[in-house]
Amino acid sequence: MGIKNLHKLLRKWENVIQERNIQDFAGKKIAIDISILVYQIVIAIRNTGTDLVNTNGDITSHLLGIFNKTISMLEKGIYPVYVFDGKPPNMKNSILKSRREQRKKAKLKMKQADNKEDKIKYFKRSVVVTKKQLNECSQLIQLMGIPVVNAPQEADSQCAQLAKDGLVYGVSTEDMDILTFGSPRIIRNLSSKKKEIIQIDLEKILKKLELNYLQFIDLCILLGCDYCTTIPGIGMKKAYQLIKQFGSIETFIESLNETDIKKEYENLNKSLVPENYNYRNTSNYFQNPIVKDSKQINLQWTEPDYDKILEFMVSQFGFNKSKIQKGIARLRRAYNSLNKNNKQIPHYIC
DNA sequence: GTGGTCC
DNA sequence: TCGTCTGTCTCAAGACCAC
DNA sequence: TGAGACGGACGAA
Repeated sequence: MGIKNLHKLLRKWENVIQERNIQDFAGKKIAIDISILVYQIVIAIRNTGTDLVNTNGDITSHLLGIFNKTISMLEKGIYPVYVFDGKPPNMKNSILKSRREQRKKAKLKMKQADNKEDKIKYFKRSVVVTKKQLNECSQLIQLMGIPVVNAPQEADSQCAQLAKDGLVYGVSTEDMDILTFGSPRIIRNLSSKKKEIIQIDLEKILKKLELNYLQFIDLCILLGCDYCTTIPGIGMKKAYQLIKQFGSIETFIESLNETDIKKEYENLNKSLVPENYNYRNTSNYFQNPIVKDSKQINLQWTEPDYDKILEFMVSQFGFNKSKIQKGIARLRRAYNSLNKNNKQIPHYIC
């Protein structure tokens, strides 16, 4: 879900949101939240109204998608790192619960739908990516020689940590809260063919908006994030204005005790701070999420195990042999080309 | 370039 | 009237290949 | 699921 309206707010400053070409990322290491990617792939394939299913009745859409996508990234010279979710933090419980309910509703509506269009619409909304499917993706990715990081909690914050510690150049995601977690860089629409690729640097945001990192976190909390409720009557304009005026949510709320300011803001917009407004915990979570220490992580891109990929995809999951062989040939070329370039630049910058 | 197909 | 917030609606979300 | 477009609501100037 990310940060509400952050993208919209940032558009008001020039050069904060930068347009990029895919070639700009050649030779760069990019962290990717796998679950978002898999969701996108499975939903897109559901356009036709069905999943890809093998003779055992197992869904295989995710594997085909990850296989193709990984090859195409390597062909473009990108070194992907796939990050898997662990156990979600308690702070996210309410959001996860509402998502589950939404899916349940969608499933029901799908059954009740009386035309094909509605059926597909709700079919897509009721997508669930299972642990088993993610494990299968992990196996395939590792056979392809791509590093995998298993986050203790959220993949988001783990991706941000990898970027913060310089293990990757940036994070490819649509989720703006990667910046709130302190990633120096977000790359949006990296694998989109229709939308422009954009890059947003945290440092540029702080400089242009004249905020420090803690103030930026407070701004994101005011705008609205996954972990905290919002204050009614405060949208993107007032959120930025308040942080500039008071410096922090803390100071703003304390100032509300001073009668003149309290009066001013109550008269202005009737905004009242919610009773259980846990902005402190939220800020703390953005600053110190539970992540794996980068010192324990050794990212290595190794030669794919071509035979095992063939065995995995064809024998185990029933994919068409010649199609997979074609993919493997592309993979081999991409790997060799990356390997060659990599040798020329022994200490290339991530 | 587009629509059908991938399993 | 203007600015701002908010709710509602809509759309599209992969990759390859044959034609 | 999200993000953009759009119109309505509401207070300020």
